[in-house]
Amino acid sequence: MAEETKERILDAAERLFADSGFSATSLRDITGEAGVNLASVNYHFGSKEALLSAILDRRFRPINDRRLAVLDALETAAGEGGPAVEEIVAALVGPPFESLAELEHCGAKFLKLVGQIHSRASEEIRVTFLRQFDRVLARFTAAFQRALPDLDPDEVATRVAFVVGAMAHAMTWGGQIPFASRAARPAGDSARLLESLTRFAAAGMAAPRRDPIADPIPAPAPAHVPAPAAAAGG
Amino acid sequence: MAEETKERILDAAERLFADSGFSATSLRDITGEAGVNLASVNYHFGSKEALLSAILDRRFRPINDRRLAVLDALETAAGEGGPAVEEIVAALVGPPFESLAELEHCGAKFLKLVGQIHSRASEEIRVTFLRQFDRVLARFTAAFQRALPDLDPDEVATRVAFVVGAMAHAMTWGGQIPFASRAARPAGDSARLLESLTRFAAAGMAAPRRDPIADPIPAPAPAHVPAPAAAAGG
DNA sequence: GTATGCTTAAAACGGTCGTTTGATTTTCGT
DNA sequence: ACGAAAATCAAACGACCGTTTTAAGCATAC
Repeated sequence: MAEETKERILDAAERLFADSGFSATSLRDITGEAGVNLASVNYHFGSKEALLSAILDRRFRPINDRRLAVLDALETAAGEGGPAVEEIVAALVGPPFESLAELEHCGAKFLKLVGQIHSRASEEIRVTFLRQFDRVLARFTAAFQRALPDLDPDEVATRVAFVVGAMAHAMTWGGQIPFASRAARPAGDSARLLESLTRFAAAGMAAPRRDPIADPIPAPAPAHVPAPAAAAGG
Repeated sequence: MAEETKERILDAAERLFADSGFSATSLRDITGEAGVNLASVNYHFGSKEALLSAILDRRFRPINDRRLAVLDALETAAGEGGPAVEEIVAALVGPPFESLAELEHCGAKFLKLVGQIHSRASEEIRVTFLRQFDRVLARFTAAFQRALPDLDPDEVATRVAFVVGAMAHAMTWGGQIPFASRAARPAGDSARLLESLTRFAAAGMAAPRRDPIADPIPAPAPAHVPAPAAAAGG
């Protein structure tokens, strides 16, 4: 019965951490929700922080493995020029949403927790957690840089950060701005959300350069593009 | 000396909340950092949560006022068709970065806190905080929907959520993916970050529709655009 | 049957939390 | 200069925290 207790703790903690945050959730909340003894957490995981690491590890390892596998397949299939921007985007943002679909109810809570980790995490957790995330983002950043040779590599890296931010926010809020007046979107249309995110991120990644003197790509909607700083400062 | 004490508490709490999060920061941390008595917080603000509300209110009111003022000016100047997408984006994401530039050191911490609030906040805080944010996002969403008449209004709202997510992430991490191996980007090039974000968000907002049968806008970089789900699932 | 290793149970540990109290000091209009 | 109001202070409150301890179940191997 050891494994069952461990998984009950992991499931309950995942849900509670996602809802209330790490610091605000007590071990008594977790063990009460899981229906196990308080001391079980320290027995099975060692500490509260180690429990969080176990939660992140359990879900993220297959997601990151899948991301890299998809990117590998894309690069193999694409040949010399490398895969297209939207393909790379899909390989980056797709796997977490697949997990959502697979795990359904419990997975959704994890995605919310992930969104939190991206924005706030103790230094210790961040190092532990981001170690395997590092190589994933490094590879994807390189792939984007190859697919967008006209852009400054730093600019590409910055845009990758925007994609991660949009993804994290979508995970946390399900693609819905947290209007106080609007109810949460019903779960289940994560496929549509994923498609919207992919399209948004691909267009953002492929946006024209900062100083498009010889802009090869016409801006789609706006007839004229004013300097952003001037527009904001006016 | 009442005002000085209040501001010292606000400044210290803003910084500590941004660094460690709300729950993980104790009032003793705050009053110790501010050099004031422990009871001062409850005397001046009533409670720890009310202190957080005061922090958010102090910085966000002018930011949101400015956002709406800029949008008003844009709509007045643009006339019938309404302002362009990139102009609206700049009006939305510009003011927070202006505050960063004005406040310099203390402002940066606030932006980090803002990024956190977007992803994790207690229910009570969220309602208090988002009440004035509501009307801002409602107006900007409407402006975007007018500027993008070909898109489904729900799709526009979803993309606005992506923009907010990218902005929040940029605020939290300064536009840098939190690579464990890479040092934080030196502050000061927030203008460049703002321009990158504006360009990225404008392109993402103006991305082609989800089902572009008669796609009027050719996808810029990729020669062929596979179905995202298929690419991620392969 | 008894010993052994793994898991659960109940209770308590020291510590820190947000908050409150009551006395004291400072401020300021008069 | 004086008295009321505002602000600060040290100290303590009860509650809850993560963790530890100690004892009890409960299989399996001898």
